[in-house]
Amino acid sequence: MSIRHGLLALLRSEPKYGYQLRAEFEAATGSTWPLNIGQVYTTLTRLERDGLVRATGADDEGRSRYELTDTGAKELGQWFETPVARESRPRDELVIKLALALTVPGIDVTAVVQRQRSATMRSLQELTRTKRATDHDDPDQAAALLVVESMIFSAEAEIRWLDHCESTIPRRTSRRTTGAQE
Amino acid sequence: MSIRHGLLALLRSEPKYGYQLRAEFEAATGSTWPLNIGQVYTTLTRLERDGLVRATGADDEGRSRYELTDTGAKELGQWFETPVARESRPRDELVIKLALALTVPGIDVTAVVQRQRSATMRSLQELTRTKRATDHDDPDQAAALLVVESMIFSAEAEIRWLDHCESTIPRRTSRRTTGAQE
DNA sequence: CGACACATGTAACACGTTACATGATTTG
DNA sequence: CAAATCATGTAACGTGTTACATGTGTCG
Repeated sequence: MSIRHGLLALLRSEPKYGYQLRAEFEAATGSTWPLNIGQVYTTLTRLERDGLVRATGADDEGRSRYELTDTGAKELGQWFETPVARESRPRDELVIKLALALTVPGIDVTAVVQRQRSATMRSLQELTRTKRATDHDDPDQAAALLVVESMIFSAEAEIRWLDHCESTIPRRTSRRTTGAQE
Repeated sequence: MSIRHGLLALLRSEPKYGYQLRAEFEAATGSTWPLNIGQVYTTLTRLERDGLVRATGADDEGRSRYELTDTGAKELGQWFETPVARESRPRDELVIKLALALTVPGIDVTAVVQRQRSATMRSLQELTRTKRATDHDDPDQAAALLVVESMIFSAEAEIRWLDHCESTIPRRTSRRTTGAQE
């Protein structure tokens, strides 16, 4: 539901049209999660269907804009007021992969961990480069900067977790791998 | 795609049936992400359609089991070999929320951050309780323990990020909020 | 017997993704 | 003029979620 609410948020100040919404969304997130233009339109259609936005006809240049309805404004307010619950987050593929690597017999868990660690380290370096390339004093880049920083924090946490896995796994699987072969 | 591959992984050792797959999936992840039984069947159907699994007829008690095909085994191998890329992960709703709170005028970003921080702190305590309740020496709980620990690492990272946001935001928004009121 | 867990399946719907079609405008 | 960009939309498909229907077995 991130995109639904994201579009609502961008419509808060004034009516906007499709391309503009995509541009502003990507500017805010620093193009970290590119937003397909097709989805902007389908989402706008669904938001209109649900009574959260309303088409305001075309502007001077013939672009069709949408504005928040009262219901939409209320919904947006609730979004900002309500914290994101941990249970509502999508399944983490990496965590599931490692949990199952540990569960099903005959998988070289350590190898999986090490490959992931290398990949995440590379991502982390790339993220650091992106952060350095961001102007820390430009208010227009403030949001994008926060996004990069969040990715950095979470990549660092992932590496810490992977290290923790690597150090505790050999002990835990000893009983299973002894006597079983790939 | 986590569930698709998760089911493939569980089928690696021997043919299994729907309810069994759900039970083992939830055991592996410590019921962190409950798996709807309906989805097990739809996913199995789709996996069969794609040639990754094959129905092996009913077992002694009449339960219909599925087994990996060669294609499925190959696909599973690739899953374990390939690290999870950062770009392939779903959009993080919290990050988008804060980025947009900072972008659109008139939102009290600090309040959003503080509410989220409280909620995440509570989750963290709950997670710690769950971890304490887990037997650290039981191999059957090893995977579930790793899952809880990953949630803890990521909740901690989230709090660190939120603190970082709170300390840097006032500076960044000063130009915008001055003169604008909610 | 009645309630409950086990077991399989289907139908409807949500969101997200991609590809395609179409036209206007801008720019080299 | 041709190509690229802007702009709107649609169609088809994927996974994931929920609710429902149906039947079997078990236990109090």
